[in-house]
Amino acid sequence: MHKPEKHIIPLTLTSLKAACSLCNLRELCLPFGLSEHEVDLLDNAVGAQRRIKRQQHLYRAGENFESIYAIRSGFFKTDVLLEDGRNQVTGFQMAGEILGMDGISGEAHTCNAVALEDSEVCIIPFSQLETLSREIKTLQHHFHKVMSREIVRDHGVMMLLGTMRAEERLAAFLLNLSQRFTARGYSPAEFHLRMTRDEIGSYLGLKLETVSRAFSHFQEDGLISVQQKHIVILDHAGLKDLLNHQLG
Amino acid sequence: MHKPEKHIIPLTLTSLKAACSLCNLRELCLPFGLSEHEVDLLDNAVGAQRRIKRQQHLYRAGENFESIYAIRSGFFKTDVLLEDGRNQVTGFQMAGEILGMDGISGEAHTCNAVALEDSEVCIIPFSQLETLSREIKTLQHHFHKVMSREIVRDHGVMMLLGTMRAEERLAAFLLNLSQRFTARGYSPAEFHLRMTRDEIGSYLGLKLETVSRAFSHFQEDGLISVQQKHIVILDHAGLKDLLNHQLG
DNA sequence: ACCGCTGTTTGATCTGTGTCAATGCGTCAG
DNA sequence: CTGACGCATTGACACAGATCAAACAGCGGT
Repeated sequence: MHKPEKHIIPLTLTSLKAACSLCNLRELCLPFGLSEHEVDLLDNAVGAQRRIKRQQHLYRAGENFESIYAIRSGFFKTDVLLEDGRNQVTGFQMAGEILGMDGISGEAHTCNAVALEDSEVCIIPFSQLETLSREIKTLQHHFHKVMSREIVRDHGVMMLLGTMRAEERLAAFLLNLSQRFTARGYSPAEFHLRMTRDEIGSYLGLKLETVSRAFSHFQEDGLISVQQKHIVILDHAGLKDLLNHQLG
Repeated sequence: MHKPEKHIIPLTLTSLKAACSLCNLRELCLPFGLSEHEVDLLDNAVGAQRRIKRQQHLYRAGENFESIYAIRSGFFKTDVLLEDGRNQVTGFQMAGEILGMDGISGEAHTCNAVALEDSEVCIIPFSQLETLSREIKTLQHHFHKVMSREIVRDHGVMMLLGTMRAEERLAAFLLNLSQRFTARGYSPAEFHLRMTRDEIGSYLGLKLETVSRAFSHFQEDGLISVQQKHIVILDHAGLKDLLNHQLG
């Protein structure tokens, strides 16, 4: 066992059984579509929860893969590192989203997952998830959908990196965040960025200065209001226009 | 049923039962790691094969998702289209690789798959694959690995698009092709590109002129020899240096 | 309240890649 | 054999975004 056991909070039997059933992320997370009985079975498979403090790693590239993680609360980034030191943020994840699926293919994680604010995750031992998937058709199918969604998301990012210009990328990024916050019951127009300009830039394939300038430009045009990490989207449609209206 | 039935070749019982068991791609494709008996079960699930002529679509974005496809022979590209007409190649696939997993998440395909040369695929109805996965643990796990590998591959492309310069991207591209041809028993150093400069450029987030110039430059430096689509890698290590030695 | 650190903004300049344009090569049809 | 078409190469120039640099804001610690 190389896994450090610190930060793992074993649950009492009661809270364990209640984990998924009582979670308000049911509709976003793995239990989606399961019957009450099936959620109970999943509850038993979910071993424990773990708290990750801001700037701490949930896992690192190269570490042994054993579990995937469902984010219960908080905010993460994942990044990959090249031998020469260059690294790139591959995604930002929020409550209800699943982390760690990159590790399935090679029995080791291929990227780092870092908490951008104090967070909590549910640990889902992967072998148990597979066992349960063989018994619960709905869970099996839903898990496949989750993995597939990750592939589709990645294609979107590839599109963004491959064909879009700096301000289009940032507009796409803001709209995507807005949409995901909305799905979680937060304001679609006003939110707090958990990541730095540098991390946004890394994700979007831009330098931090370019990100900063694009923010300022959006603000001048009345599309958004920025104050450091506090964002208000003033003109949702205007941002969308920036994306598609590129042709004429 | 919206699926056009043309181009589907129903197999005789004998060839059907023999499909995976006799296929020389077993070790690269879905049957990897299965026992003889399990491969027989998979054979029964694989419904039919289909021939796709050069430039024809295997599926299109928006089409109903029913099956994934294992490439038996040939070469494909997948691409996504934005509303404004911009499109991007998201990958090139060769024998033994699986196509169509993007469709699982939303019950419809999210990209186009086009044959770049006359090709043959095995049609794997997805619901049957899920049924079989519930019975064969090895198959289930291997399928999860295949999906995960796709996610990891996508991260690699994101890295490439986000942090690498034109010539690094092309070097990475050539080395990746070389490695995949090698795994299939072809020459690691000499191969025929199935795609145009424009398609390479689209995949790498570059314009075709930039791709062409990078090829010429590699040739001047004695790293490769190019004649249209015929490539010979003369200095494998030199190409690798281009990738990592970026730092100093 | 002040210091020091980290992250952000803004400006000036540089450069890699895109854009536009012309030419060249190969293949297929007639 | 010849013309036409698709694809590739090469050159000249433009520009988006990178790089370098300086100043500034916010925040935690003492």
